[in-house]
Amino acid sequence: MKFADTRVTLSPLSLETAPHRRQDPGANLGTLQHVAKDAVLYWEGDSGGGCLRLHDGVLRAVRYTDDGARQVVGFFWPTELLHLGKGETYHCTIEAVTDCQIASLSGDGQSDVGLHEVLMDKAIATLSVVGCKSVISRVAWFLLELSRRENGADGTIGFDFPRADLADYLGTRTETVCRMLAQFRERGLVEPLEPRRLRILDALGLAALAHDRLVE
Amino acid sequence: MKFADTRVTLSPLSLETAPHRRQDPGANLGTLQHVAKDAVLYWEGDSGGGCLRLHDGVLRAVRYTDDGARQVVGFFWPTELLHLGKGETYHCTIEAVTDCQIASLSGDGQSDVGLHEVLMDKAIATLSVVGCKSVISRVAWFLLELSRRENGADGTIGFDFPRADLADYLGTRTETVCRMLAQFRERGLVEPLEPRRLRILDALGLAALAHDRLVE
DNA sequence: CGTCTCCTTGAAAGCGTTCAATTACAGTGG
DNA sequence: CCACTGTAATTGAACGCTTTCAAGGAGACG
Repeated sequence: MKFADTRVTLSPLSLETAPHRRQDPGANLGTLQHVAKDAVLYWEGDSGGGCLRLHDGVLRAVRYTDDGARQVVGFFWPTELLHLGKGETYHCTIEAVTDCQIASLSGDGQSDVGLHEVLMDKAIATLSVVGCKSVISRVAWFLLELSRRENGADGTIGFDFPRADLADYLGTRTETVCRMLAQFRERGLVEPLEPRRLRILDALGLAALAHDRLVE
Repeated sequence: MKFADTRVTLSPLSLETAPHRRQDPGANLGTLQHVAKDAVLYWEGDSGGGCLRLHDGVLRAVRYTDDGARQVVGFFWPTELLHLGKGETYHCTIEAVTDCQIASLSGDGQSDVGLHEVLMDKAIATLSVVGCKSVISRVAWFLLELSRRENGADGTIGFDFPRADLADYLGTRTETVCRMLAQFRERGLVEPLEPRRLRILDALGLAALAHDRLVE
């Protein structure tokens, strides 16, 4: 029971399932490490540095407000880097959405794009979505985001995280996400396969919705 | 008429009122420059670098979406620095909300916090606000933000920008901002002085509202 | 004094939330 | 193998907030 109520601060339990917590990343160069679902890699306020490379799984960058609300700032997908200079501090908590495989890279990687820049981009992208009006356009936008990431697959897209993550990310509630997905299904835009997997049937229709140009 | 419709891309006119546009900041070390209201300092995609210091006025960092919507990512207040390394690119358009006095600092200022980090912080802060539910709590939060910035004054706070900026920043509409301010007045939380200046009478009451703990 | 912009207020409609109940599914132990 | 249990996902119905469209005021400036 990691997230009894997703709008409540993280339970202490998750601490014990966080193998990376306060370890020296330099100690294990290049070796793949397994990080359990819901584990915390870094807490907001932790200091760097080092460079992690996400091989498999999904991470989320989140910010908890004092009154327990959670805001998902963005997700990290396989092949993405988390590179923070020594002495710099994390401005978000980094958690594993799913079980992950992560490598600690050795070189300080001066050539890499820094985590600050990456996070800023993700935050602004999220902001542009959450800032726009209708929830339906946000969900449509997110499905298209996912589909761009799953190119080469069998045309289906899978999201390995619960509806609550999606809701916190898009600034809405789980029930509303369900309703939007159901609406897409009724309109013939998507074909649900499993609860966390679907096939996009009409990408253009979704794109139209994503831009708030409602198509009746 | 710079912003006939605030949800439309910037008119070309603003280009001509942007003295800093594509200038070499190193050319004028430390000298104060005047930047006109609604001028654009940098466009999204421009490359740095240099370091600006805002002496007077307010700047906004904005992102325009392809369908003309605008998202205000954050504001810059006097004494804040905009420092971007050479070769790095701006991820937001930086515009003057009011007439501004700005200095171009010489040293590359390695000790300064980079613009990426500053913008990330602002973006996440904005996201945390826009991501939470009620508009009334966002407006309350923003007034408290402003009041923390105007310490030492006569207890009044002024915002030199139109309601439209506030609305785009908080993810709502100008009419709603008006209604929220009117509500604050009716509840005795604030005392309006001018359209863009007011006095906070009950900071604790505002804080309660900002946390969505409604007080009847 | 007209015009323009900004701000304010009204009324109605729409959309998303909220609360509640139901279903589905995986894990566990009998 | 099957109930039991807890979590995740879905659907329904009513409420309430915010938007939308519209009109009216308040200054600034020519």
